[in-house]
Amino acid sequence: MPPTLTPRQQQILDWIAERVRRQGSPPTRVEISAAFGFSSPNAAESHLRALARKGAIVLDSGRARGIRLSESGASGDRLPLIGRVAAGSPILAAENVEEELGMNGQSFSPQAHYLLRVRGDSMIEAGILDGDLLAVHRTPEARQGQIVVARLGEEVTVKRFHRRGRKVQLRAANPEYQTIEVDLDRQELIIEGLGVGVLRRW
Amino acid sequence: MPPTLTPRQQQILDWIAERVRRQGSPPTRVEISAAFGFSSPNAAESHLRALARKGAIVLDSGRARGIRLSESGASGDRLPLIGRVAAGSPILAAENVEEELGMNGQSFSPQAHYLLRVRGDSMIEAGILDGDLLAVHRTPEARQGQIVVARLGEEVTVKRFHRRGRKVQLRAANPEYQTIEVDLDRQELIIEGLGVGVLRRW
DNA sequence: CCGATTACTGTATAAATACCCACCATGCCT
DNA sequence: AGGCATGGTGGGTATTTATACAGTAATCGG
Repeated sequence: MPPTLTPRQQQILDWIAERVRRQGSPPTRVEISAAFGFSSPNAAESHLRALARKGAIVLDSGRARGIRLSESGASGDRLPLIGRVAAGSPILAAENVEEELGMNGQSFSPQAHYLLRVRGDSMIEAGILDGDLLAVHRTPEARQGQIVVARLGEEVTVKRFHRRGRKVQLRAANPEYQTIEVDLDRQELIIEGLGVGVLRRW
Repeated sequence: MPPTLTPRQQQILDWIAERVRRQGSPPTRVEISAAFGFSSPNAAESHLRALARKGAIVLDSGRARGIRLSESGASGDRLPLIGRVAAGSPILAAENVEEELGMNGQSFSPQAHYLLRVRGDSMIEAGILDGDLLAVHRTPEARQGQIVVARLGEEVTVKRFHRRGRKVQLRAANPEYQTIEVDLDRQELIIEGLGVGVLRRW
């Protein structure tokens, strides 16, 4: 669970959410200050930082009105879209979420928990193109030949999974790419999830 | 009724609406220009003025990202899945709807109105496999090279659209398939819609 | 008593952003 | 032939906005 917000922080978060609902765009620091009577925009700034640190919002740095609500409630019919996964962070960390797509994870089976943007054409023969969104079911279990999201060190990759004893092969679906061999006794391999579908937007 | 928007204006409005829904904040002139390939932010500015003049949006002058959508068009969050299209029936006829998928058409841009199950591998080089679901935006207008849902007589097909004068080519994305040539003076060709994305479920 | 966190005031600045001007080409209406 | 909307390029400027830095004061756990 996220750290609890202070009453003041909750109040500010509520106000921002209300603003977004009513005006369609998030407020600036100056607008927040005006609404709460702060005489310095820095008061708003530090509240925003606190809210971002606690995961209640995401700040897009350098952008005017770059405040996104982390959409804590009302999930179920929205899937987070994961773009680039920052080194060392859990996949679903707020910083990795680019946007939320209005679709139900239950449209896939097993259920999709998130969408991952695929980079490169290593899976082209499986009909997965550069930029496609892979629907992922969160599970550490994979069977032969399934498409998995795997983490090797700081890299997150999408490949076909093949296992023989303590050796795992991660195979691309493109003859130009080499199969990655992993010895489980020497390297750590984390299966983040299973590909359960593809979404492409033009 | 507000004055009708030109296709270009509608396209831009759709994109803005989509942006707001997905990112939570409206775009800047520069972002619009980047998305549409304008080399001057003024192109976006004048489109916004046109949209504002026609009442499609409201511009808050002097504010960063001060674009508000007048018409909040709360469309449904379910898309019909069209399987086989019965001869002679309109695509969206109830008899053609296999199921309703819990996803928002606004996840695509322009908006998707329905999903069509693609049969065969004629579009395999565009990454569309047998059984994939094509997200379709309903419109009779297509431009060179776009993927369209076309109706020729009783057949509904998915192909790339190319036009030269009164002749239209419907090209497969698979060398094993022949291009279909249509002379608009001799045969009727109906463009049912535009492919705006792909959904694959494993 | 110390450090950390909260909750602000006040000032400053670089970058993001809205918005102005001049101009061009096309098509449509009268 | 002329006016007007559309759909642009190219460049410029004033304003908005995010965000850094320097403080003050209060609260809380150890």
